[in-house]
Amino acid sequence: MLKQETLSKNQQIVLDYIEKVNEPIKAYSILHNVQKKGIKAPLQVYRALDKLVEIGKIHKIESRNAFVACKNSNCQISKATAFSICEGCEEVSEISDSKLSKYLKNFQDKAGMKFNKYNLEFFGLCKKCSIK
Amino acid sequence: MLKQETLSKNQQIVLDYIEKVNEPIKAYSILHNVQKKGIKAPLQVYRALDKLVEIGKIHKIESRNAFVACKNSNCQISKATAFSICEGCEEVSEISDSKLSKYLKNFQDKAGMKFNKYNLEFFGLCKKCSIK
DNA sequence: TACACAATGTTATATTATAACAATTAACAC
DNA sequence: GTGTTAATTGTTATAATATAACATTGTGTA
Repeated sequence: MLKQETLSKNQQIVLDYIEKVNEPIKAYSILHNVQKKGIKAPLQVYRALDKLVEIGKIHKIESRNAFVACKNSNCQISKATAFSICEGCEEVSEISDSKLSKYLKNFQDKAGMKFNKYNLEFFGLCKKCSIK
Repeated sequence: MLKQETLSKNQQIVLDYIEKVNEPIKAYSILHNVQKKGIKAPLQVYRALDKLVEIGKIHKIESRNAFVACKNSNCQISKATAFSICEGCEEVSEISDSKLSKYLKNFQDKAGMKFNKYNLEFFGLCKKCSIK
């Protein structure tokens, strides 16, 4: 079978919601908010999330167990992700910096292990929160 | 009170075990293995883990919900962590690369947000697993 | 001693995620 | 269209990870 071109029903419902809220959101929060669309069980959400992460439409913020839509329209497969996270207001932004991504993509560890994926999370205080 | 110099009883028990196994280990696995030492409840483990992470004795591998002892003896506070993770055998190594850490410590995002901490996880296949 | 704070012990519960299995749907070869 | 295969769905139950709340005990120091 050819690679899937279109999203399935549940995948589309979950993606639509994540894109609408436009900030990291947790799986069970997604579940509560898409029940009116007919999604009833956690697994239906988690299965859609797995696929959406796999094809790069969304990313998982590992330190927060939350999911966010990918902003880089060209990021078809989520192999290289970087985020800034404000520890005050929990605002998360995807970092899109070609020098950084180039540097990390080419990084070689001392054992010569070849990497095909990375995830980087920066923590700090955003401008608003650093004034408070 | 002055800053704590020594670990408390539970903190020491948990740290001893994590250092002994010498690979990432999950909280409930720690619990099972230290019950003979008198630790009975998840919270006792999680409280010790929180403190040990805070003072940099251990790190959390976010993508695996696992904890590992810090190998950098000078890493008093865990503000800057990088790991390589083999997706085949799940072997995890802490990366200690001064160029990488310098680069990331000084990274400034476009919004000018100042970071005080980061965590980087690389994924790939280790030598053994890439042969298979 | 008395104070403040860190750490402990304990029960219960919240949150995040997957197992197992049956049924249905979609893409493709023929 | 028919048969085949894989993807997706639906459903119930349960596993795995983590925290809330509150009472108690220990430790350093004024």
